[in-house]
Amino acid sequence: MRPIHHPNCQDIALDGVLYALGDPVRLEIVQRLAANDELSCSDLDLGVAKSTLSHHFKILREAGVLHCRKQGTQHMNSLRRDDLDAAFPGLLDSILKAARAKVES
Amino acid sequence: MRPIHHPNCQDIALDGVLYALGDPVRLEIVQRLAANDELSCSDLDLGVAKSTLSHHFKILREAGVLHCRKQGTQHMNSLRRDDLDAAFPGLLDSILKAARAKVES
DNA sequence: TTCAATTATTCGAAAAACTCGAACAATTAA
DNA sequence: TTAATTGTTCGAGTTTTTCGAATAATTGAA
Repeated sequence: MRPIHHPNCQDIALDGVLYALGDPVRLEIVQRLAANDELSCSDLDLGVAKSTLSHHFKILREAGVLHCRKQGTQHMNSLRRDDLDAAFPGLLDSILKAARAKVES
Repeated sequence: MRPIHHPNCQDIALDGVLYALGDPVRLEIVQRLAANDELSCSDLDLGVAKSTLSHHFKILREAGVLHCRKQGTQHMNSLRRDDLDAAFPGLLDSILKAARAKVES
């Protein structure tokens, strides 16, 4: 199996992050990661095919939004909070806050 | 000519805003609007066909990111700062700040 | 008024991206 | 070794993006 690619901190692009988050399924994934530290694909049931979910994780990973580590047959995903905060201070928080606000309204 | 549609404040969706901003051309448009109050399509030369630029403005407008008013043959576009701030406090500022930071680095 | 110039949208086709189910690969446990 | 679990990859169909050409709306000049 080919190694999993993650961009370096300095290669995280704003375009890519916003693009990655500009999809309802991926935004939901990020919200759940914000509340759960680590999640595998199988922890999520978002109403899309597993191949599609795999694609969404790939987009998020390659944008630098999340980190993936293999543990047995599972792929454990976590938010790259520190890296995102370093690259774009306050951005992730304001997005998560906005996402929470919408749910409440 | 059919009237130009703008979503109401309460219909501005986070998904849609992030999707709209998750494109390099559209992000550039928003950055320029942040610095210029009002701009028409012809004020911008972003290296894409004018029909494509028109499409990008439509995406931004329908996401609630900008407002468009007709003035003669021109369409003057402006950021919906107040509406965005009301819907998602701090979001636009953190995105604009992140965009500026990237340029400087 | 009529004609041309300006500005932007719409249309149709080609290219790119997304989604799905099926097939495949990697790991673990029996 | 075999089966079960977890994800990725592949191929096809659908949707979105992009472009140039054609169209529409407005203004100004003749």
